[in-house]
Amino acid sequence: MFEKDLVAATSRTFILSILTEGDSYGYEIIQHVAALTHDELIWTDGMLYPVLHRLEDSGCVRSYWQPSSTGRKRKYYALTDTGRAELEERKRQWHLTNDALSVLWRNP
Amino acid sequence: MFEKDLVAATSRTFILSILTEGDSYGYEIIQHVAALTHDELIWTDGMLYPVLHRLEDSGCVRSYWQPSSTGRKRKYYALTDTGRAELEERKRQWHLTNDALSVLWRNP
DNA sequence: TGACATACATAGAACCTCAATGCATCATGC
DNA sequence: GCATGATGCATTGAGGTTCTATGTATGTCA
Repeated sequence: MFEKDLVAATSRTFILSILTEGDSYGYEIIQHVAALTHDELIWTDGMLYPVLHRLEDSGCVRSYWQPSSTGRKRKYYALTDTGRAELEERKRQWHLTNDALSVLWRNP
Repeated sequence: MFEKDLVAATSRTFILSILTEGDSYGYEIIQHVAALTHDELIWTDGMLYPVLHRLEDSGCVRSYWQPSSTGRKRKYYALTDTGRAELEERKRQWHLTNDALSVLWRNP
């Protein structure tokens, strides 16, 4: 069971990073995160969609509807320049934090 | 300016990690964190002490008063076995998250 | 004596999170 | 046809968290 604070702290970073690989939609993002963390980090709809909405509200992503190959509606999300900028800053802070913790943990 | 969510998510981890090097007190912990992050992460008293208190309440640390060499009172904090266990789990989750993000960021 | 550094504490305003629940629709098996 | 599961998106508000602002205390130095 993942610590809630780490889940919360990394959700925007994960989403923005996944979108650098290409536009994606909610259900696929959830599956992507689960795969990346070997099914340890399982996001729910109720967790993900509010974060996606806040990202959109803050101009970090934009969305559009597109039917899937089976006819089902999908809401795709695409990274914006604002989102790219936030991601760079979050990466920088993550690395800084990771470097600091690595010193404490004696990991080079 | 550090993202609040990353600060919040890493505070317990930083404190527990610093205490593996030896007992410490509030003011020194604040300085240690600032040094480790090249003065980018500057914790305030009001941020730190509630976290220390919650760590103590949850049995992760224990505290004791000890005068400093100048006579001033200091409240030292020491890691407990519970704290060591929580730290190990947090380290594991941090590494898992870091590995997942590294895949996305193409950092080997 | 005043400024500064050193030291710990706490209340509560402000903010955040996400579980629970809802609705929709396609595929599959009986 | 109906049930089930997978696939999709949405929202509210109970519950929880955070840390700013403010307080008190005390040693050093000019």
